[in-house]
Amino acid sequence: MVEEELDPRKKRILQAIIQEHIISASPIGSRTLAKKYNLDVSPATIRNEMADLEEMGYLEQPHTSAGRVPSDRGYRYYVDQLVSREKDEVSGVIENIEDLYQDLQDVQDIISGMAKMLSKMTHYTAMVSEPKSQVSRLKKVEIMQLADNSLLLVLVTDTGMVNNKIINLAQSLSTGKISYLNNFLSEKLENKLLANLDSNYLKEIEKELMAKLDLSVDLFKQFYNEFEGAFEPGGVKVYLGGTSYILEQPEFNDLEKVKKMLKLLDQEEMLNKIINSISGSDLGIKIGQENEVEDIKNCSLVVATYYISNRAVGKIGVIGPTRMEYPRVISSVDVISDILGKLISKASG
Amino acid sequence: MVEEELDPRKKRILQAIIQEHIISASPIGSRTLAKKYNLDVSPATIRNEMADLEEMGYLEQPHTSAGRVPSDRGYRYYVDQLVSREKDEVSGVIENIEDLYQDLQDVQDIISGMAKMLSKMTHYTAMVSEPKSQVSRLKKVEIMQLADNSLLLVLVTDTGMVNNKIINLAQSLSTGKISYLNNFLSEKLENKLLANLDSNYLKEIEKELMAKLDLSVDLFKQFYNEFEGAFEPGGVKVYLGGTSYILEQPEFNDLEKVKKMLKLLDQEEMLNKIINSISGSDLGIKIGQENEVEDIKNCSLVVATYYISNRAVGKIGVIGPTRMEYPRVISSVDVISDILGKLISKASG
DNA sequence: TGTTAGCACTCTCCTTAATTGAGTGCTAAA
DNA sequence: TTTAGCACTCAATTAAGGAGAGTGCTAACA
Repeated sequence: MVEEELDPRKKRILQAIIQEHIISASPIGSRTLAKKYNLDVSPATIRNEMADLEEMGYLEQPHTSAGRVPSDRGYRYYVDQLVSREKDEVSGVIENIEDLYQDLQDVQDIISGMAKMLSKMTHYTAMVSEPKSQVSRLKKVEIMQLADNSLLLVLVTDTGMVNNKIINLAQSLSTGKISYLNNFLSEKLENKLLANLDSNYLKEIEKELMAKLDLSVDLFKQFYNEFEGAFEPGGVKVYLGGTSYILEQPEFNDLEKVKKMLKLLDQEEMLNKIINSISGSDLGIKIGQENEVEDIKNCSLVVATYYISNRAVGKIGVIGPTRMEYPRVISSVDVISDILGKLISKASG
Repeated sequence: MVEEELDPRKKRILQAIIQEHIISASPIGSRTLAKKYNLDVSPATIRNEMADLEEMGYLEQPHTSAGRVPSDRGYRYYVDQLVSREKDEVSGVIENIEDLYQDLQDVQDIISGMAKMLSKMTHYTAMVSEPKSQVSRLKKVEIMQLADNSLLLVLVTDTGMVNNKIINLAQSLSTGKISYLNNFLSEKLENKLLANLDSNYLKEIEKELMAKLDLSVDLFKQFYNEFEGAFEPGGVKVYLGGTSYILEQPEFNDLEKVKKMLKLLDQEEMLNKIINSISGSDLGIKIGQENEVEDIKNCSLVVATYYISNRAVGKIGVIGPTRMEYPRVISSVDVISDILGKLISKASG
């Protein structure tokens, strides 16, 4: 679908309709448009233009005698051509936010804090995915003894994610063996990219370890499972903020729709799929039908990638109705993704 | 309010009305009652009895020409006198559940798993509070070095809660000092009741430590804050399961009500207040107006206490409309609270 | 005295019809 | 190319008219 160039008046009218619709959530007629925006033409002229825009696919008419509503394509044009992507709008508050969350040390706290913040700023539901383990390095691995036959395995990545598992053993382990194990694991695992710590590598280590240390096969298998499970490649945790904001949108006046949406937001795999459906680029937008997930084909998604020491580690974004306040949302997501990266970098040293 | 003794027929009628209302969610008339339940009396008689029951406060009439609906007091009588508290109903699945969740090691996973399970069983929203720190003992405290000037503080309680904090220091700490610190903290803190590790005690330790070790005041202050913050006495985390189930209840057909409810469930302090409003006893029920929190005065709460090695450490319960399937909910909560305690006990060794 | 049949009455809910009003498309004139 | 005028359309709101479920009361009955 090639983006045609619209003549200036059509642009102005399209923009006005979208802006007005974003505010009012209802179809926009030629009269209202002529009155509220100084377009210097009569309603009749606007009607003709609107008919053209509809034919081109930028507008839709709910029924014959209603005003026009932007189509997904209309929003797309709006977002691509008519919205300036300046951070000005919200930049005033940036320093404030950064200061406010300065003392949050826990990566999880930071993430959920930013999710809440973003949802508060935009009044839509926000979602943030945890830093991906695949691009993280294992900074620290340590086992400590809790009781005779229970250990605690602690894993820390350089993105600040701390993971711990209690391991209950069938046999007990001497202090010496534990300390040997710690040294061994440190040497073998620390500072490695987690992506490289795959089954093959772990199997190798297992062999080596078995040769040197008199451990039961079971024990290592348990470790092995814990370790594999600790950072699962498929599903990263996704944090939500402001779930109840969807209820404020008139497009969710229907209980059935709300139910569907809330069910969706309850499923972590879905959230993963959704937030990762926006690939590569720093800030991506999916509008309505552009979404692959069936249940959000009447929603729009604005998602940015956030970085920790120049690695793209996670996504942060907003989901709302296609009739979304794109300019405000875009700059908010942009700004908050920056801050999120900075805060985590700072916290994880 | 003294519980009067109702004559058998009134009991039967009250029970029938409540049961029918729980199914149909609408006012129950004398005719339906006579038809569906073999009461061996005519609708007219039932009408007289219903008028009596209304006068006594067990029933209410939405409007003159409608059937009767149970009042909070009616439900209270029902729960106290007419529901047998056998675990039979669901006991069939117990072993299954226990087995199913056998391999969950993480206390958090167990808790959220049980919240989901309970909500699935009852079709209402479930809530579970984390094990209280106040009655837990600190099993393990350890500091490990992550980088030059960042440490990881790990705290483990005997209820299986693992808490970790990354601490970024202004100065760096030698390995020797860290190991000294570890020994010192182990000795001073481990196996102590967390309730006893209050500000006073921590201040004392601070003094002692300062005397022995050449550390900056700042450093200990940081520790101190982390430590105090790690287990906060006021607000324990509350896990939710099946939030979207409230949408299936006809009493939440009103969007405003749904919004209020969801906003409520978003606030952790509120959840704390709610779940802890049911005191002491093993299984407590609050019906409608009995609740203190304003926004849930049209809801009922069924909450049980769960135990880890005979200490009451947390609560698990269900929130739904006053028109709740009490018998099923009561036994479900009962059973799941048992299992929850067992699973955590097992996992935390 | 408790139970029941009969009946008038009440109130909600649903359906149908009428009205309103915003908005369009078309035509013809400027 | 733009605009005024006008007939037409369709959703949304309001009004009115049953239909139905249920009650309370009265009077008869066992």
